[in-house]
Amino acid sequence: MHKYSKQVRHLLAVDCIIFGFDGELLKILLIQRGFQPEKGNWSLMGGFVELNESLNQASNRILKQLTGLEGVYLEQLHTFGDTDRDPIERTVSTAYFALIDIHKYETQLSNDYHAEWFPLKRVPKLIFDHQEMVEAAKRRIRYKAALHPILFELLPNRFTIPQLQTLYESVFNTTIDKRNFSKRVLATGLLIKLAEKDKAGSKRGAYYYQLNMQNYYAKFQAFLNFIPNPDTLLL
Amino acid sequence: MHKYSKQVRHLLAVDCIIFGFDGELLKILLIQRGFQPEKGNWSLMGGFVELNESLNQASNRILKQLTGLEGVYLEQLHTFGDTDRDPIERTVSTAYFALIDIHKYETQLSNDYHAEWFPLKRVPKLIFDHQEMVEAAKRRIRYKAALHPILFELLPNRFTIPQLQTLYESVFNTTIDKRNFSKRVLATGLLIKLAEKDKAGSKRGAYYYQLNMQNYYAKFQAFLNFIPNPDTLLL
DNA sequence: TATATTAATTGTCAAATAAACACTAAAAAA
DNA sequence: TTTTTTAGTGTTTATTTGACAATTAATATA
Repeated sequence: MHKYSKQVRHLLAVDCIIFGFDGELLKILLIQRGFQPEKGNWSLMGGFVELNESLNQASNRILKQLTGLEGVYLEQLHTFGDTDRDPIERTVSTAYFALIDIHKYETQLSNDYHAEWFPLKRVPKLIFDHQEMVEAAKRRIRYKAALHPILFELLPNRFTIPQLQTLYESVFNTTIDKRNFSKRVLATGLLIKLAEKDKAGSKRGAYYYQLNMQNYYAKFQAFLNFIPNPDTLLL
Repeated sequence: MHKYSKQVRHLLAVDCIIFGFDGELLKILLIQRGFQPEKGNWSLMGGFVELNESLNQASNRILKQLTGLEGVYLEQLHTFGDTDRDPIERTVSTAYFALIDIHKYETQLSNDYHAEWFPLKRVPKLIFDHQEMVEAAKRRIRYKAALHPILFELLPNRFTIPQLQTLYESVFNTTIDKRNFSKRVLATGLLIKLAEKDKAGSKRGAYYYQLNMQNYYAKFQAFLNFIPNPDTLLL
């Protein structure tokens, strides 16, 4: 059968907003762009979509290139299609955001791409419309995390409740009463208490927990509401 | 400066899921495709993205072509990028969903495109991956409407509370206690009661309301929660 | 060894919210 | 005048949320 021969073809890219949590702050991984235009300036990790590659494949490829990681949380965010967003040539870019365990990230790859983690509050000036993409990703991660347990994807397999609370407080830039927080979190049935304690964070040590994966998948879509008064979240 | 001359170019399309409410059922507008492949089969309204046209412009153009409407609620849903989704040639498509007042829709345009409204429960077999797009749009409209007052976009300027309730019940396929419903809806401060009544729907007649646009924009992002126990909504 | 320090862990009560529930009112039709 | 139909409204109970502080475990220090 005929091809759509009369139609215009476009450049298609994917860009990844990669989130990580270092125990204190929510951060994103940025690279220094290695080619013109804007060579040397801070940028999201991205790349062009190839001919026989789906968007999901492309985003996973880009993510692996920079982090060495596969099979992590990666979700399509939005497609940015303004005609002038890339000054060289019209390029449509689909942004994805990834949530990774920052400790699994392979540090040596940073060097290849001159990559660096930046706290969300200290993101440098970015190329093109990447600033806008980051803003959209921030809104989305907050929106989604207010309702669904995605933030666990940022933690290692075993984590403590104080760690989890610090994560929520960092993402929502708020403080939460620890009695109410642990009550809510434990009431979800998402956590399994382990026998061992984490001794690094305090003298007393805090018990490790891990996700009950069964319940996690079952309840992922339920509205969980860990955040007090989540009334004015922006989508 | 140089172009990205070594990169592959792709076909880019937009497809629109157009929702309307006839007072009883939530429906979508489908067309019979006018060209090969799949000529004559049911399809979403769509089209290729042109060279100097943003995605938003393209989706607005497509929407206007079929409905005659401009300035209506139109939101990017998701970009579908599997390599084999169009059997003729690899095409990436960004799906948008629109919420329109079904009465403002210009009926004569139906004829040009052999368009027809289908209740969501009776959507015919669709071409390509349009079925998947419709499913995603259904999930999204429910998810968003459970938290934000988007469903007003489906109603005329003036509407009654029973009409509004029917709409919610139709979208969520549930029944809601009318005392609780009207209490909640009125408590938002989103509605202005008018002096006139709608006499079409009942003997007694129901008062018309219209949106308080000030409050509507101000509270759009707040979680409103008209739906009892919205616990298992799927994103 | 005793004491001090630090962070983890846990429960109650009050307030706000949500859910269940049924009668009266208005208007047209019979 | 009566019947029919749908609109409109208030109270009570149950559930959920939010505010609040003392105790415990372990290490560090005196």
